[in-house]
Amino acid sequence: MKRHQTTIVDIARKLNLSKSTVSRVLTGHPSVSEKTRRAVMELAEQLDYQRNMLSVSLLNKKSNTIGIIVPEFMSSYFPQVIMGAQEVAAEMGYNTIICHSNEHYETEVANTRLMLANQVDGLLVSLTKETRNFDHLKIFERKGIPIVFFNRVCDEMDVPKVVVDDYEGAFRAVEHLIKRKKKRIAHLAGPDSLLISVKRLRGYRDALKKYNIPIDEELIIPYDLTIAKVKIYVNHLLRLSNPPDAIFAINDPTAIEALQIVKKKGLEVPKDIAIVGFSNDLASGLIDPALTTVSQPVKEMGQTAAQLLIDQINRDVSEWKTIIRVLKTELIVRKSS
Amino acid sequence: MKRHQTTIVDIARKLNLSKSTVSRVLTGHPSVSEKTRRAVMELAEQLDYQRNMLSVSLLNKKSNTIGIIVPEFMSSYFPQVIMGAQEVAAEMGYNTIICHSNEHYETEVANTRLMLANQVDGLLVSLTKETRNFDHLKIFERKGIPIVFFNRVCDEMDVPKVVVDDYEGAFRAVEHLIKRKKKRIAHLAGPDSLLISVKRLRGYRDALKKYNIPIDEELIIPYDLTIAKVKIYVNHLLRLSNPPDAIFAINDPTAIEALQIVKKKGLEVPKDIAIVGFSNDLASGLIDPALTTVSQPVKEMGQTAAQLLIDQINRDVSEWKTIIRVLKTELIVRKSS
DNA sequence: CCTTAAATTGGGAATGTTCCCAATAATAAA
DNA sequence: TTTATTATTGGGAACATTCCCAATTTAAGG
Repeated sequence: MKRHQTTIVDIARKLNLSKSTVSRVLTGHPSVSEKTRRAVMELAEQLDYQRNMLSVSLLNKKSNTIGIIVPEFMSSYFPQVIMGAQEVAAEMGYNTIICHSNEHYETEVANTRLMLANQVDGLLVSLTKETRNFDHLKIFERKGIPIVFFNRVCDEMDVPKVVVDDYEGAFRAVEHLIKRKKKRIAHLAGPDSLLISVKRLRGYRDALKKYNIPIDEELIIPYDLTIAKVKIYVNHLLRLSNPPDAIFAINDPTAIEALQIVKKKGLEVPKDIAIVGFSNDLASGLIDPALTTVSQPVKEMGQTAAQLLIDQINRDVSEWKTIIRVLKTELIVRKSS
Repeated sequence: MKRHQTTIVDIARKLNLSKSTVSRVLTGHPSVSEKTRRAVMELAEQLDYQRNMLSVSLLNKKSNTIGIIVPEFMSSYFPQVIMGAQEVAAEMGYNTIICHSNEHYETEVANTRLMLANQVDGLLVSLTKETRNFDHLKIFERKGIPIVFFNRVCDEMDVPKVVVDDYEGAFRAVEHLIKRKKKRIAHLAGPDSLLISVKRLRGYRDALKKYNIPIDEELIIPYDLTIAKVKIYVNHLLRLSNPPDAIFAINDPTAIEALQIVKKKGLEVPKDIAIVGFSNDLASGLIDPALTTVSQPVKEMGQTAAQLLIDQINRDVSEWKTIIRVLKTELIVRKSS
């Protein structure tokens, strides 16, 4: 009726051929005469023929599509990872369906449903801060659809993961602050549901330990990454009887927010209080003073993740690997410390 | 074989039912006995049954998927638009396939092919700066697949468009600079292939005209939005015998880059040279001095575009509208002017 | 207990492709 | 010219689902 797309049968009918022959031409099969080949090609072009991938996917039981689920979309971090992943995926002939969970567990579950329904051949996931139950992801394992985690990974599933060395990054960041003669270094930490929080916290603790600086639990504040709450915690820290002279933040948005607040209070950065972030977001080089931060190879993370995923897809379930790829971080020292 | 997903037939066989009955249960059709309904539901749950949307889409000739093509993914602008669009789309039961063209015409064409092959029900597009030929998009019109443009729109196609009032935004921005006693206002303009460039330039010109400030063509520099080139142009402007005392930039990334360069030269912003951007990117409030800019309702743009698109999808081709929705901008005055 | 109506179930076509196997047409050899 | 061989083409199943129509079962009414 009205919205009829040209199909292989339309072409076949107009040329008095069978759909088999037309299909052969369009898929580049050799055993077809030059004359009919040309005729089919011409008509296909003329009718704007486009292969219907839905039917191809249905037939092959392979959609050539991978899903990507990320927790948020605001900072420059995940868009960059996605770009990296899409680059590799496209090169290998895969489409991508992208969903963001808005940091909500429920949304994440809904997203995985969508991915299943759309028959993705594999899934790239970075978890929500709320996610503590992984049943919705284990379904993929059971169904033989490979998963690869990146950045926010799941500890209790044996699948490939791509992370940066959060421990070492945090360790170096704090060490750097210590070398800048900071004695009371606070840590605005992430929720302990996230492995990255735990690892960065561990790096923080170990750096202090190494330099024999007493760990003051009062200076460690885990929070749920809701940016608006940073103000409360920074104010709290500054009002302590023995306030910190440095803040190591779990990520750049947190660090940037903290920096703004500290500046507004009239404190001087880094003299009165130094600030260090994590991730090297686009904005961190622009603010004043520029933010010292631990940079991650963001695009590379996406590329590696996609690469690992496609490797799994092309492998038999019985040969699935569980590599954990740890990428290097780099401390970028700027004015804020 | 190995990667077999549970189908409706599997369930039917195990329960000695026909696939019709199972389908009825799963789609919530009323005429089925409570007993079998429960049995089917239970088994479906137990086997992690997931409806195969590929086959449903194929049968209905409707994929419930819309495509989104954006030119880039780096600034916070497009991710935010996408979030807005996805929000509305998800609510109306549509999935999204996102592609970015990397500002390359060729990639944009490839992306449209992908969208066609995947049978999207509609397409949301923001053009590449290179795109001057629209054949790849006109195919959609011919095939009865609605398109909606946003931000970077196409003048020669009669389809719905969502834009902001670029003319007025630019006009107000320049007027603001004039009221700040700036006499020689430069404009780092975009390529004239983009309508937004043309309209913003027109706003710039008209504002100057209104206040009887002579237009110096030397101060108008159209460029291709390659951020690295900003340095060349700013240096050029500053070396003029009669250099500008203000710069109105086509967008925020450009303005931010210009600001950094000007600051590095030791000039004072806004005293020596004021700077105004366009779009209110995330970073613009963070830099020092904070950037005066024209803010756009970014998320709303995505929402509106998705809304218009889905309206078109649900309409007969003969009743397609060609509304142009113009959203309001707002001048946000900060320290840089 | 039989008839009739209603409730529940099954059969099969259709969606657009691909691919195997069989059938036909064209060419070469005898 | 006939047969053998090869080059080209056609037929039909399969993929997972929905939906119409027909068949069967169950319940209700006499």
